[in-house]
Amino acid sequence: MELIITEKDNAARRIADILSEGGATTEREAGVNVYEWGGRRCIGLSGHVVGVDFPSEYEDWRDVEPHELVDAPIVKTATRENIVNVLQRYAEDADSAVIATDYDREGELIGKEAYELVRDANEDAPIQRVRFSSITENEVKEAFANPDDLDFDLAEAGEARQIIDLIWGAALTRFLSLSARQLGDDFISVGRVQTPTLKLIVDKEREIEAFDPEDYWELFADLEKDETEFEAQYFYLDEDGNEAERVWNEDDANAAFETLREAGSAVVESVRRRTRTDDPPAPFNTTQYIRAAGSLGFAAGRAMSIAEDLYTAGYITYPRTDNTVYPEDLDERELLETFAGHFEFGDDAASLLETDELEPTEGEKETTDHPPIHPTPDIPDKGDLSDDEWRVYELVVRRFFATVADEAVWEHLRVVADADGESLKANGKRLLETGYHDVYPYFSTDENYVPDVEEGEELDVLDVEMEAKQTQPPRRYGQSRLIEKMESMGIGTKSTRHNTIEKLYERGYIESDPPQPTTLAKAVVEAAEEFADLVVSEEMTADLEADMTAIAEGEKSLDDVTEESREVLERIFEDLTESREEIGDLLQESLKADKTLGPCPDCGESLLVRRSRHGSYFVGCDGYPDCTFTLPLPSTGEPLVLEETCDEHDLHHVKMLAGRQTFVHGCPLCKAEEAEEAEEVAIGACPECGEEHGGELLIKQLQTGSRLVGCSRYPDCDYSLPLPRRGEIEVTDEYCEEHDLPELHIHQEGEEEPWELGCPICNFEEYQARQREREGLQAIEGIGAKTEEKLQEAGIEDVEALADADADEVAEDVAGVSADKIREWQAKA
DNA sequence: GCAAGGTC
Repeated sequence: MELIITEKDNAARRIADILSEGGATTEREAGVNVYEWGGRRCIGLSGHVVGVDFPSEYEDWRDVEPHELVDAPIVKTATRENIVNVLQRYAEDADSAVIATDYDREGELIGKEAYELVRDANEDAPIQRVRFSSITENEVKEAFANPDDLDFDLAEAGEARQIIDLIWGAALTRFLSLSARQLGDDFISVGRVQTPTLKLIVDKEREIEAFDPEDYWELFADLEKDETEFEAQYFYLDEDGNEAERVWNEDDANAAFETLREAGSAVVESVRRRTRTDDPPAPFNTTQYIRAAGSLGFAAGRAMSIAEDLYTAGYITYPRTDNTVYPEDLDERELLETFAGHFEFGDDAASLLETDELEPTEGEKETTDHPPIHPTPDIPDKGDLSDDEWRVYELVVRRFFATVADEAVWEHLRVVADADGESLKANGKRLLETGYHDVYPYFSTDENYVPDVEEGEELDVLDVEMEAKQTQPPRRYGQSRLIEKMESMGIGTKSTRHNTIEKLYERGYIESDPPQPTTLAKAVVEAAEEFADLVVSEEMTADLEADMTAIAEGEKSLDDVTEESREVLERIFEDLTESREEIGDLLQESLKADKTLGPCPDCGESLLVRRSRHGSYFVGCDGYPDCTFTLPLPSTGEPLVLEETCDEHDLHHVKMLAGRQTFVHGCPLCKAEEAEEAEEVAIGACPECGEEHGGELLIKQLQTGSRLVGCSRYPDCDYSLPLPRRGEIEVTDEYCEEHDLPELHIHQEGEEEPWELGCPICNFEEYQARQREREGLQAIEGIGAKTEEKLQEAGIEDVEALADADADEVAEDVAGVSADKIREWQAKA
């Protein structure tokens, strides 16, 4: 038997399909698919199935001085035991093995990991390596006909990176966390990729903070020819002879304004007409895909997760790629033909097919890893996808269309006119040839009309306006701009950049979108800049890349490179250890700043967001125990202190982060006061104790900001019904016959029609019914409608059944779901 | 409970 090992199950399945001409059988073992046909077996890994770590005696952060990690031994352990076990079991009785992992550096390392696992189980079987950059019949057959050897030097280059990242990341992370006494969930992390990324955000914020706005004025006028008006802007030539529109002096602006207004007409001085070609965009690599999806409103992580789903379902190619050049064996015409006749894309495909020769665009980067992202011939029905998935799928299809479409052509018309010595210019643009815009409607094709005029012609000047403006601070990085910037700096990879940004959110370093740094983030970057400059700069990656190339080319050894890196870090630790307290104080102060709301109304010290022993959050005074002032916070979510403050109490507003239920709580003191002042309106008898004890239902507002219908005999009777947090509650004259309670209307800000909530008991019962419905499997995050269906086919009907099931067994029954994933869901259930 | 890199 020959054992073929790929990087992922999806690749294993497709390779088995190609080599077996569709005749492979599939068996599932411990959650791993094993494809088998005539003398061959194929198994897919899940990326790295082993990882580097320190031995267990280095586990406890408090027992080990962080600098001891610099020279600590490093061990490789299985991170995906089930896959390792299945692989080794089949390796035992294999006659030979072929490594068919991805064709890039990380793929070579994953290949070496597989090599060692196979060798460990089988001393003799020859092990070879095949390389192909797209899983197509030709490439795969060609590769298997000409197998090669594993490139151990290239794999060791990857290992050097693993070791250096672990040592630097772990040692510095533990040092900062320990010096600030932040252990547990709230540790303070540092790393070769995350910290330079954070510095990008912090540096931008520093620019914004240091920005000093300047006043300037701009002047506009409408020009008129034959009763057609068009807009023109005033300009002048600055000292360097360059055209300028901004006037930096108010007197000058006023003078120009007066001249223009009194002129009444202007004489055309010059007319320039130019055509400009507008080339269709290059094929999608990961970064450009994220950017395009970003302009549709998808955050980077969401865009990747949707693309991964579309890939797993077989509708688009692998979404993690650096390549922007279609491989030679992609037949663009054939692919277009599969879209001809399609209800949505058919007309566009047909129009593109009219061209005799399709010439796809090419981007700058051509790599061997995977093809650029494009649709496959397997086209989904609209009903197979969610709305978001469809929008992303359409984007990928249309991008592919655009890359084989014609260029567009614009005509630019520029008119300059003189009004009593002052200049006005008008820039018109018109789309002459729509080209690729017909099939790719995501770019603006707005035109700006300027009529045909001739030199010497006199135009009326109407409606002169002067606008006072200010220079604006630089814009923050949005997620996709950040990812583009990371790519240009060479940090992170196509597969990890979006995760790095998510990590920064999780670690409390950034908030909001576009991301803004917290005080803690500024302190971490500051500390790193002062003591470990290398880890906060892109140079660390650049140096590492150079060393990795040297290892790959046999010029340096893995040990040379890691030893050198250890020495650099050793020296950094000499400085760090000396300044341990200073760094700890800086970090602690900034952590406090991120939790500070403002002055305590009782004693004037600071109010802080704190956590009780039971894990719930509240607002307490820094002067505790001398001052015992407290305010409650809502019970759902994690509090985040916002920039915005309350005019009345000078306290920062609080936002509660709770996934989809995230909401702004506002000033906690205002909320508490509102609750005090709120009138409790009686609406009827309490159904629990009304008859016996005369309990009445009241509309109540709590200090946490939540509102409810509760019994007047609380706490003796705790009957309650929830009410929405926002909006004015109106008690109407209409009554629910069943419960003898008034119907409620909620008037929300900005909404004309009130929300007719109805009788609060009926409303609550409906809500509970919906909850029960949702308690189906889809109530678990990560389970979509299709997966729920598959699970139910396998006999897992509800959350309870899933929780009780054997993960490995379920994984065997349900295609495309691993046992690990099921265990993850079980934990959530 | 640390990193970054694969993949789900």
